[in-house]
Amino acid sequence: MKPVTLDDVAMRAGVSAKTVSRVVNDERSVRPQTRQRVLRAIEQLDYRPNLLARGLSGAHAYTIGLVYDNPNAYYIIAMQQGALAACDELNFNLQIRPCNSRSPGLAEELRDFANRSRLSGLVLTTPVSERTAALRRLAAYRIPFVRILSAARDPRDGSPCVYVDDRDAAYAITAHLLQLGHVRIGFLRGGRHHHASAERLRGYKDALHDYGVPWRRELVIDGDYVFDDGFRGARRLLDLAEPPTAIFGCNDEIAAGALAAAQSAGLQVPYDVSIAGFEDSPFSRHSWPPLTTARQRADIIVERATRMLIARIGGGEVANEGFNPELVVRGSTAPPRPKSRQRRRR
Amino acid sequence: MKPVTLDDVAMRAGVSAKTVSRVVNDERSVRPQTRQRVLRAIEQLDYRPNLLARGLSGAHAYTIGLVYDNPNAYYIIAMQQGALAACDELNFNLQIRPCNSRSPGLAEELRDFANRSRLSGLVLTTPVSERTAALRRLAAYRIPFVRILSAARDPRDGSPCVYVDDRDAAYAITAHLLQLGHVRIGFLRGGRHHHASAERLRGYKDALHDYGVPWRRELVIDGDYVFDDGFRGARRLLDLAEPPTAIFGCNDEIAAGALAAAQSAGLQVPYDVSIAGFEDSPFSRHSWPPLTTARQRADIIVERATRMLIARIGGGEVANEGFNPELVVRGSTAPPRPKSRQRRRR
DNA sequence: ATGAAAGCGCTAACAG
DNA sequence: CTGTTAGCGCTTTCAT
Repeated sequence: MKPVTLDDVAMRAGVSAKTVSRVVNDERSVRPQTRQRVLRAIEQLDYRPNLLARGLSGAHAYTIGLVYDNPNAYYIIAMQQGALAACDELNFNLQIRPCNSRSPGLAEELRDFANRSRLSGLVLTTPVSERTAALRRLAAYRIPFVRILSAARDPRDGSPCVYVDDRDAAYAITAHLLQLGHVRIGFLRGGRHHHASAERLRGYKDALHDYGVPWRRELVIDGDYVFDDGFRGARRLLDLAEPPTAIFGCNDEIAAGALAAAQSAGLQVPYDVSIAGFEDSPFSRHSWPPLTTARQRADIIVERATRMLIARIGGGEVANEGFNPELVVRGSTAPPRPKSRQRRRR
Repeated sequence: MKPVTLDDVAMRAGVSAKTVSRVVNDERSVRPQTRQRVLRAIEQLDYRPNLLARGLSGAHAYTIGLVYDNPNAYYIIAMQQGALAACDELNFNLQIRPCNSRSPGLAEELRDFANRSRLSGLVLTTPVSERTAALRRLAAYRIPFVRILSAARDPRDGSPCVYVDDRDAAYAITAHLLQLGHVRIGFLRGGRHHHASAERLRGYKDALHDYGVPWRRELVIDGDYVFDDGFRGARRLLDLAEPPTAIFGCNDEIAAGALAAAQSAGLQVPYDVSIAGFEDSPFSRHSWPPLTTARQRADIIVERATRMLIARIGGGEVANEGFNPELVVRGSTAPPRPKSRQRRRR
């Protein structure tokens, strides 16, 4: 009825509890023979360690916290999957933690979250990972964490991280559009409090610059990472006296909104206007036409960060690691129509 | 540096640890005056209970497990939100648990999951909640749980649940299409191991029957709850000698696939063909045209189930509760074209 | 209404 | 290599 305990196993195997603990935790200082005996007892009794007890007495609870502030369901699920994959393999538990990255008490909130369950450490995703003041406090509380952030290269600031080169990917998308022959390319920017938004804008501008196309203020529209802002932003672009022939949305949801705006205006994508997104979320595959985008494996990125965190807790030194989203060309982008055949919005 | 403990508070307030514990757990056998003193000490010291310790010594860990087997990111996030809302308010913790509902060892897997962290109980979502044999075993292990299931009415089988009337909602959608004048209505069925699929099919058939329209086998197509099956299924329907004028997808993802299929075939929705989904996921709002669907508040449903579970753990009696998804009419459905003006697929 | 003692199941820090 | 002794921070007895 009652779960089997370590003592039960110890008794059965004729050893001390500590020895069983050693076997369970895979410490090497156990004679193979003894280990076998214990292993057998564990199997026979179908013993499962009680994680609470282990966490209470040990230095940490073999549990990592995944912290996010993101409205994008696919993104969150992908991150959770990555974290779970790493945790399952390394025998850690996962606690999820949605939060408001702009809350003034962020650091204390996270500290409490970590302390209440004696978490081993936190994986901080964007944009939580970008609140530097809060992170400093968090570090002062001695809470281990690994950040995931948007940067072109290793920040080497002494704090472990996984960095994703959004600028480069945005450059690739913009270059793709330029190579197709587009010159007027609209940019629907994502939320200001995501550093990724700035990085992606930088990639866009850099590409334009390299191709000798001056960037125009009226083609860059502010907004958030939501469908409606994509819709509205695209409407504004398409209403311009000289509308862009291509639109780059800062993520797939924005791009989906832009796609809807184009379609609602009676335009055909990609013939009348090309649209590109960013992220490779199901959105991009599940629209018609499917969206050209930048593939960003949030699951793999978070899995990597989780492994880094766990390695770090184990006392290992771990090097930061970079990821590059890759361009995925799909049906929503094509060369612009020749001027003569340009079709007006209805 | 080190988190404040109950003993620290006790010392500060000049009472015993047990008294502090009483205050924290809101037991009434404490003199108001003493309680105030303790409360003040807690505040001054910024005390946060250690959940591990509490869970280890108490009967359960004030943690509920949310169990699901679902590929739909929006749905999962909505469920997590609901569970988190209830947990936050009632001071419980949440553990998430994706699993394979068809695994033979499901009951034991869940038992171990519960025991390892001394979970207070489990919220079982569909289709896990429909594996009756496994649930019987789980009950025998004395793991408390609340099920969420697809049923037209309270099963009254002694096991607490929240039930959702999918049949009724599917009936409403089908009736809506019939009222618009559609007679040939295609049905894209979802996965066989979801009871909801059968319920929704039943609603479809019941509505047809009530409107005096015989159901036709060739208009009902099997598939899973994924975009691609929606796309393929819709293609098959549209390729029929006499294609349907409306298509009802068993969820929004299927419907989004159908929408893409229609568009890829050069058809205009809703003028050439109407499409309806089920679930009111962002998919349905973020497509063009937006999808007519049945609003299903997974967050509220799961929040309710979580509250029921917690109440039950506290020893309360709780009545089962039913939910009815409601019809949401949007741009993807309209009356069929008059025969004469019917447009052929390109 | 409050407190003292005895654990919950495990691991840390030492012995041997 | 293995065992012993103390706790981890809280809640449960059971007293008072």
